[in-house]
Amino acid sequence: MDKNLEPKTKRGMKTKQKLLDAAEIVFGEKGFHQAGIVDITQHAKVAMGTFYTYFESKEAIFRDLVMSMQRNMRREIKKGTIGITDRIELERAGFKIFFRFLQEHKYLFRIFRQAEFVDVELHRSYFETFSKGYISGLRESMEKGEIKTFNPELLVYSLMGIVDYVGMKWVLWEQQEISDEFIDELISFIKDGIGKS
Amino acid sequence: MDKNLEPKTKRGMKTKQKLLDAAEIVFGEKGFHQAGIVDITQHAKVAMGTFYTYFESKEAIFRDLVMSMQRNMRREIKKGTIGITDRIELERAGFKIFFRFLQEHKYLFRIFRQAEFVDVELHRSYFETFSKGYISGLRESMEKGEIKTFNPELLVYSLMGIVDYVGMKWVLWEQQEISDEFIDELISFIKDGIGKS
Amino acid sequence: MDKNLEPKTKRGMKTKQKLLDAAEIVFGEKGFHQAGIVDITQHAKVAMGTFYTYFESKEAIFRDLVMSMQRNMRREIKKGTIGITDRIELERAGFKIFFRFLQEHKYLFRIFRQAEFVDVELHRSYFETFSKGYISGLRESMEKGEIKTFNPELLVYSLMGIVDYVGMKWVLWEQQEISDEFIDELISFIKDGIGKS
Amino acid sequence: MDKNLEPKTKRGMKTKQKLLDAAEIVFGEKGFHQAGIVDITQHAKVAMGTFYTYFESKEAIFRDLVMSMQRNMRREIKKGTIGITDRIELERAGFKIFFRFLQEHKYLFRIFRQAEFVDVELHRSYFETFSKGYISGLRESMEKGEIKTFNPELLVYSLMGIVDYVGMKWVLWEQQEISDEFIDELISFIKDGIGKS
DNA sequence: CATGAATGAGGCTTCATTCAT
DNA sequence: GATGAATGAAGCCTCATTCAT
Repeated sequence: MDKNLEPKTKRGMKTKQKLLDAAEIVFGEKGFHQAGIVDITQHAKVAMGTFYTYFESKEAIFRDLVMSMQRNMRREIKKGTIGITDRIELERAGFKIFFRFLQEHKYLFRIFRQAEFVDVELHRSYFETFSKGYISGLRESMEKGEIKTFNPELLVYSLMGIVDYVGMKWVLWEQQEISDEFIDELISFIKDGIGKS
Repeated sequence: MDKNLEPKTKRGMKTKQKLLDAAEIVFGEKGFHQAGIVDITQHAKVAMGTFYTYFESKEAIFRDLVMSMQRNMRREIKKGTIGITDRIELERAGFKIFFRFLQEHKYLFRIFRQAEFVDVELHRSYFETFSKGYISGLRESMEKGEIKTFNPELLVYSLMGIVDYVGMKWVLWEQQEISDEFIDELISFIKDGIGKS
Repeated sequence: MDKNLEPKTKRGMKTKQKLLDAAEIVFGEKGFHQAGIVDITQHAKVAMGTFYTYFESKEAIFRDLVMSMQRNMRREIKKGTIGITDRIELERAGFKIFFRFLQEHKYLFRIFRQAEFVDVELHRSYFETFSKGYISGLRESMEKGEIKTFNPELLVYSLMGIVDYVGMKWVLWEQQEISDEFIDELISFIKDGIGKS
Repeated sequence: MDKNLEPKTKRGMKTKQKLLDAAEIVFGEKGFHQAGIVDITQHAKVAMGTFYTYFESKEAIFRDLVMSMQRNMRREIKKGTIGITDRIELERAGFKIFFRFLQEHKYLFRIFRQAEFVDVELHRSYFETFSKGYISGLRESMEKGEIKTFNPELLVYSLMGIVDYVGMKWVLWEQQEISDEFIDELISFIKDGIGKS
């Protein structure tokens, strides 16, 4: 019964993308449960029925959205940190790209946060997947003696918490442009915290 | 025209509290939107209609709950940090009380985070109220030269992010007892980050 | 199982009357279905439970109310038309008393009209009881040759319709004092309609 | 933000009409407050949810119904009295059409009367709108000397009262066919009342 | 592929009535 | 008698999903 919902034509691909873009905004603004399929289709300027041509359910588009945002975000970070080896500089560059991405997708974290109340598995797996690579990177740096030795998992969750909350406050609420200086200040705190004197 | 929903008898007060306690568990376990009024009343072992003797709506009990948890939490922290003057020790003590409180109210953060999708204003005001006192405390410590000079707001949101994420991971997911050593490790990272060398 | 709800003490009688008075206003203002028992008890300044000491149900108090207003109204008319024999003068006097009564009980007809949607039998029987005496009076006048010969039932319903609508418009809506001249104008129309030239 | 509830297809228009027709019967038989949405949809042989595709609420369909019946009724009267100039004949023709319409829409008045307990404004404005044209017609006739000079508003409310009560008694209760002779008798009373000798 | 009407389970809320104090 | 808390059936409405065009 698994209908194939992958669009076969270029027109179909565009429609699907329109729906995903709309979902990002609508879920971000109203929240998953407050958002209706009609909100999404109206925003995407397609008929209600069209939604089910591309997605099996409301949960399905949410999952698709989370995963695609996650993918894009990680791609950006990867792309932007190529060639950097110093740990602190890696963090700095990562943070900068991160916040740049966030400015364009200001609902990113709000959507991720929702996952906790939509699909617990998705939510946890997002964090665990993401943290895994991060942790091993940090562990390596610790082994190389670049940074102090800590419980790396504790460190990663702390860093993720920082980014989430800072993003919430300054990008989502204050709608501020995040300057490089701002990130530098944040990094200086982290640097002292984890770096070797 | 808002009917008076304050209980007038001792029996009424007990029932209202039963409902609040039930709501904490039910909202924490199922999430605000998945939770039904019946879930709450069944858990509290009262009839469905009784709910509306004390609360105007599902939103109303949620707000009441958030605000009362917030009040209790702050009371605990205040009580437990009396007499401590050293900033780092203040943070350490605060963190310990915090996490102890969290263990007893496992769903505390889960409920706070939900507020974002139930009542945006409540959510924001919760953070802004909480951070206000925190910020002025930190600013004082900076002025006294106890800790480095940072943007104190940035610091507070970072710390709140850390606590939230660490709580989510270890209290909610791992269901671990948070040991004093664990907190000490967390504090050591923060100490290096903010403390003077 | 017919509990005896008749008050036995003077205090009880007063409470029951307070409830009836409150019901007249509340049913009149909000309508039977919009009105709640609490509206009535609050208006009467008694506790909710007290209501059921005197009335079996919401329908019951409504019926009591309709019947008692009806009784009072007819008593007034009877009292005020004693000794009048001329048909037209009888109508004139009746109308005057009627509208005087209406000024003091401006929701009278609104309450009677509601009966149609609360208790059809009550509603019909009210009209049929009331019209019966009226009809026989008119028939007599016709036989005596005082007024033209008409279908007396048709006449009575017409007259009741007039009183109801005029009362609705000028007493209830316009909240006007009904002057004797006003009634005289109305009667002059009726007189020409039914009287002999 | 009010969603567009106007049907966009022919099928939609038919469904909406089915609902209105059903509502006329159901509201007429059970009364607004006793009638449930399910009663209406079952009668219309559509699913419950369909109701909300076309109407915002129970109140909304009631209002729609009242206004559409009113419109139709006035259209009929207008159509049927074209070319008649004599006032009494105008009234006679009007009454005949009126009662004919009433026979086909037995619940017409029952529904109009309910408006008082559903939407007071609607009720009042219905009468005021209707009476306005009627009044100016009568005033003209008075000026032309066709009928006696009265307070025309008083006259109109009297006439409306007559029609309402007579309709209630003979059409709704007795379920009688209203004969032309019956109307003639009614008119003869009115004629003597308002006509010049 | 696209459209929008139709469906009905599910949930919140009201409120007449009962009951314990 | 009086009080007000407790009860739960009933009803309105929402909205994700399906279906006919």
